[in-house]
Formats: sequence, C-alpha cells, structure tokens
Amino acid sequence: MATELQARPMAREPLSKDRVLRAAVALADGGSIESLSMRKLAHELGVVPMAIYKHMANKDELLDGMVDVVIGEIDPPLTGSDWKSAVRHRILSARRALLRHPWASGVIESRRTPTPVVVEYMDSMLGMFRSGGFSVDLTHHVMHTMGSRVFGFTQELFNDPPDGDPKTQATMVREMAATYPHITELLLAISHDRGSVVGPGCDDQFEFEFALDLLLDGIERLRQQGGVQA
Amino acid sequence: MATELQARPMAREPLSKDRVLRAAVALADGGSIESLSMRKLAHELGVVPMAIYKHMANKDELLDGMVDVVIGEIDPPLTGSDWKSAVRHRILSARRALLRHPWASGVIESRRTPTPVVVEYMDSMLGMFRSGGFSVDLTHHVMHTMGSRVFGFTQELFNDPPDGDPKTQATMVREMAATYPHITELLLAISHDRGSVVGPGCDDQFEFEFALDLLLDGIERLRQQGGVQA
DNA sequence: ACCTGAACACCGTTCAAGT
DNA sequence: ACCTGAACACCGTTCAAGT
Repeated sequence: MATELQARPMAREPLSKDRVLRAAVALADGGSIESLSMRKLAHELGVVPMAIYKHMANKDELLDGMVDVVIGEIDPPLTGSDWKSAVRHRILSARRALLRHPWASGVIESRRTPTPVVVEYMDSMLGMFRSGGFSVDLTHHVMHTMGSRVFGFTQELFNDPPDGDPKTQATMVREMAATYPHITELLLAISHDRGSVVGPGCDDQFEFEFALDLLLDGIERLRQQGGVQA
Repeated sequence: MATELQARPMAREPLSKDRVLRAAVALADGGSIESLSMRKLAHELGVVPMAIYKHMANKDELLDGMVDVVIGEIDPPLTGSDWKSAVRHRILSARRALLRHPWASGVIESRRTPTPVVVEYMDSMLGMFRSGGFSVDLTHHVMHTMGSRVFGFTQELFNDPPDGDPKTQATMVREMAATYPHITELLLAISHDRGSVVGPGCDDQFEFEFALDLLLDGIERLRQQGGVQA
C-alpha cells in the first residue's frame, strides 16, 4: 500500500524553468505582484520552496524570466510601412501585452539590468527609427523621449477609484472646489462627458494614444528638419 | 547612581512626527529605499520600533510623509511669465528636488492615493495651464502627456553602469555588434562624444530637457490651434 | 549524490504583560 | 494609563542533516 502511494510520482509533472515561469505569471495575473512569493509559488506548484531554486538562481531571475514572457507576447515589427505607423503599431501591441499583465510595468521598472530579450526588443525598436531615416543621435534622443512608452506604458501617477454614494460625493465636490479649484473643474468636466457625478476616471487608452501621437508628430518634425540642432 | 543614569531623559529629544520624517529622509538619502525599515529607523532614532507607531499609523504613512517633504522642496510657481517658461521652471525645480532624493521617484510611483500636499501640487500645475489659456479638456490631456514629468522624473528604464577594463570592453563591443547592431552603433556614438570606449552613459539632464521641450513645443502648438480636435 | 526540513536573518505589526 | 518586549505571520535564502 505504501508502495502504491509512492509509486505515482509521474502524477506530478517534473518541474522545469518553463513550468515555474508559467505558474509565476499566472499567480501574478491572478493577484497582484505582492501575492507572488517564492513560498506561495512553490505551494502553487505543489513543491517545497527550495525545489524552485533548482531552476532559478533567485527571485530576481524569476522576475527577469517573467518580463521575458511578457515581452515575448509583443508583435514583431511591421514591415513595408513608414516608420511612424510601424513604431505606433508596435508600441500599441506592447501596451496590449502590458494590459494583460498589469504587474509587468512595475516589474520592468524595477529591473536593474535588462535581459537579452529586453535588449533585443530595444535594439529592434532602435532599428525601426534608423531605417526610417533617423540619425544615430536623433534616434538616441528620441528613445529617451519615448521612455517607458516604448514598452507600452507610462507612469500612471495615481489611480484613485472614486466611491461612495452620489450624495456624499456632491458635498465632497463642494469641499474640494474650495481647496483644489482646478482639479475639481477638471473632474467635473470629465464626469459631464460620461454623465456621472464623479466619473470612473480617465480614458487611459485615449490618453496614451494622445500623448503617443503628440510625441510621434513632434519627432517626425525633427526628422524632417534633419536633427536636433535645426 | 541608578537614579543618575535614569535622570537624563532630556538627553534624547522627544520623538515627533517631524523628527521621524527627517530621520527617515536622511536614512533613505544615505542608502537606498531598501535600507529604510521601521526597525532600522527606530534604531537610528535610538528608540524601540513600536515607539514610531505613536507618531505614524504605519509604514505607508511614513512614506507619504517623506514624499511630502520632497514636494515641499519644489519652488513655488513663477508669476508674471508665460505659461511655457513657468511650467518649465517648475518642472526643472521638481527635478532638482528629485535628484537630491534619488529614492523619491520610486516612492511617488508606489503610492496608491495622493496626499493633500501632492494634490495641491497638481492643482497648482493645472492652474498654470489654465491661466496660460488652455481649455479644461486640453489641460487634462496635456497633464496625461506630461505624466511623471510634472514631478521632475521619467522612468529611466535601465541604468547600466558599464565597467571592466578597456580591453575586455573592446571584445564585448565586437560581440554585441553582431547581436545588437543598433544598440552598439548608438553606444559607440555616445562614447565618441565623450572620448571613451564605452562612456559613462547618457547625459540625463540633457535628455530630460530635450523631451520636455519637445513636449512643451507640441503642447504650445495645440494651444494655438485651440484644442484637440483641430 | 540528491533532496529537503529546519534554521537564519530579516520584515511590518499586534498584543498582552509589566510598570 | 502608559510603554515595550515578546510574539505573530510572513519574507528570501543558506545549510546541514537525512536518505
């Protein structure tokens, strides 16, 4: 009987780097990044914490691998179109990947040195500008200007979920108007567009594309002028 | 004797919210944000960890307070100048504050709901656009476009400190050129400007202002056109 | 040789016991 | 009533003991 019970180690698929990564991504997708600990991940995989360290040197390597998974979901560059729409499509594809994995932007930010996968992504992004006729110098500045947008995100400074019933919200608005007149004015304008007292916040996709296009237009103008100094 | 020893509680200045905050900022300035723990902070102040909780509800409140200290160091808005230079000066002042406290950008990012001090800062920034002739709508989009730049920082995606002697660097460059042609090209161009094989990285201040001015120019253009739809 | 439980050195925070 | 040491519920990771 004891033999019977122990004779089924086939039941648990052997651990592998890939299986660890998939479980980690799923765990982070399901909760937040704070819910991802080596111990919980091990538990999820049905192994002892130390078993993970057979496939990952440490937690940093795990996080790097998770970033690589997300970067791997970004569409390859379009070919046969102008630089602007090619870059635009790629960045919006990156954004879709990031939205599927809300924890990813924070983890990307936190990495100190990029993985080869990330470096490859940036190299190909640089290549899109270069083959669009940008000088090396301008390409450099332009990448700095895009910042984290090349990965499909910008620092959303504060995501305040407004709650409470309409009545208390109305008095809150009145109080706020005295202290923060411009913010109140803006909040009311947004809400009016949506027909609610205090709306569900901004249309992030619209704002992302608004800023992206403003940048792309400005960048195209620089390209036509032939560089920075003009 | 024992009375003597215990009779000098005056020696240690009584704890206060302000003193806790100053110690926390100093501790974070000295090391990294990771070196800031409630326990270490208590040790630094010469008190038992729990003593801090008399003045701070928890660590989040501590971090909020630290952000407020940094925001408090930003110059008030210029008066009597056009919107563009007023905004530009304010943002560059914010940047100087952030550079004095390298941990601050990360902490600002991590906050879920802004403190009154932060909201006040954003309100006054909105006010600068409004009195510059921007519509409420355009002000809204423009703030999204600026993103974390209104606080004087952008996500520096990777700060790679290149090290090693020139010889190994030279072979590294050769290997890299095969895999990452565009990055290598760019690195060499930067290094050439500085007269080193692999330079000490980018001129962050230049890049920040380059992007800032590109944005401000694009934004001014929108303002002249009278809004988004034009 | 391999695997893993216990241990180490930390966290933020609660809570009850002592003064 | 006030203060605080011990304890709780976690971490990531090391290490030695057991098979």
